[in-house]
Amino acid sequence: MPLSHHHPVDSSAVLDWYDLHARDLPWRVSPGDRRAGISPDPYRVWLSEVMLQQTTVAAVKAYFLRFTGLWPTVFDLAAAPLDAVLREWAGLGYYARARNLHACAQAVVKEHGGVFPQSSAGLQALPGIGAYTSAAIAAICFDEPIAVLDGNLDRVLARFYAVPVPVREVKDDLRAALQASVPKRAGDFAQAMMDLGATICAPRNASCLICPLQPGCIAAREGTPLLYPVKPAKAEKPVRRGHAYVMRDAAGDVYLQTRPAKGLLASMTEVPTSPWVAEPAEPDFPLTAEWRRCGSIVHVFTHFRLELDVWSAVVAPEGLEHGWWAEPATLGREALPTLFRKVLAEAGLS
DNA sequence: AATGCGGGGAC
DNA sequence: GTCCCAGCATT
Repeated sequence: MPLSHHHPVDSSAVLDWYDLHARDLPWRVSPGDRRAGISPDPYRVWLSEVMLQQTTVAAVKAYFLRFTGLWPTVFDLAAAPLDAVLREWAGLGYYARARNLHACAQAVVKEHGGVFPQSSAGLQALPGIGAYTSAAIAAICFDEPIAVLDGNLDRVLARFYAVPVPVREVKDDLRAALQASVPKRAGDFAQAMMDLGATICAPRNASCLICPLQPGCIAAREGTPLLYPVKPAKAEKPVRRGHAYVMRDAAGDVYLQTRPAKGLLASMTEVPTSPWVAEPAEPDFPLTAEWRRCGSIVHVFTHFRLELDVWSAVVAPEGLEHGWWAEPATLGREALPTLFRKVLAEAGLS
């Protein structure tokens, strides 16, 4: 029983609600300005959408303002060194996004004269732009009438249609149902639905009494919105353990190096560590020195939990080939993921 | 269709 | 502690 055969979303009610209650966001053109003919800057919309992939609005705001201050146009970003982009991205997570962001900016400049493609299909051919992001940019910037389906919409539609199975099993049906609901103001509709999902139809709180979609919502009628979306069984998160080695020279500088170009935290900055393994193992110090155990830190990744013992020592700077020595005062400008900022903090730095 | 890939805000 | 967030690339 395809959901596309069900009733569409009442886009007029959603847009009326959005005209009154749209969130004020740094990358957004308000519905009033949009009606007055002001269009969003595709560069800023693209940058915000990439940052917002699996990342909350609250976490993105400061990064967005920092990036647009440093690089106001796609030309500026394309001309920036990749390592500068990685430094600024440090702490935001999913670092492949930063590499794809830089590659995308260069592709837009070199292959499109600095002008973003104006269709979702054209946008999706660019690095780091997938089904969601291409649709979002095309709708928001160019009012392309396309379904913009993100995690918020998965939840809103799962409730609206009372979908009894995990969303991934009916994704195409949800997209078709949403596609049939897209009005002329496609960009405002997309943003309205996401605002609604972020405020009224939230994961752990559904304010059905003030929801513009309430009249057609099956879960609201049943009084059971929080039963949806149905969650697939989640796998247990394994633990890995290891040791981190904070080396300082006689001047107090810290030894840093670059992680491999592929895999977890690719190309980011780190301090040396042991392998991360399931069973506890003795430290394999990179140099002979008087090592002192500072403590331990815990960091949770998407697919495992990491526990590192943190060691520090003053060493003679010899036999270390790949890295560099950084003054503690400059650590804030290194491309250090949060994991290694925790390690350095445990060693009394930063 | 599954999996790898971060970090933090909100509860 | 748990949940999940304006997902994408790869296999």
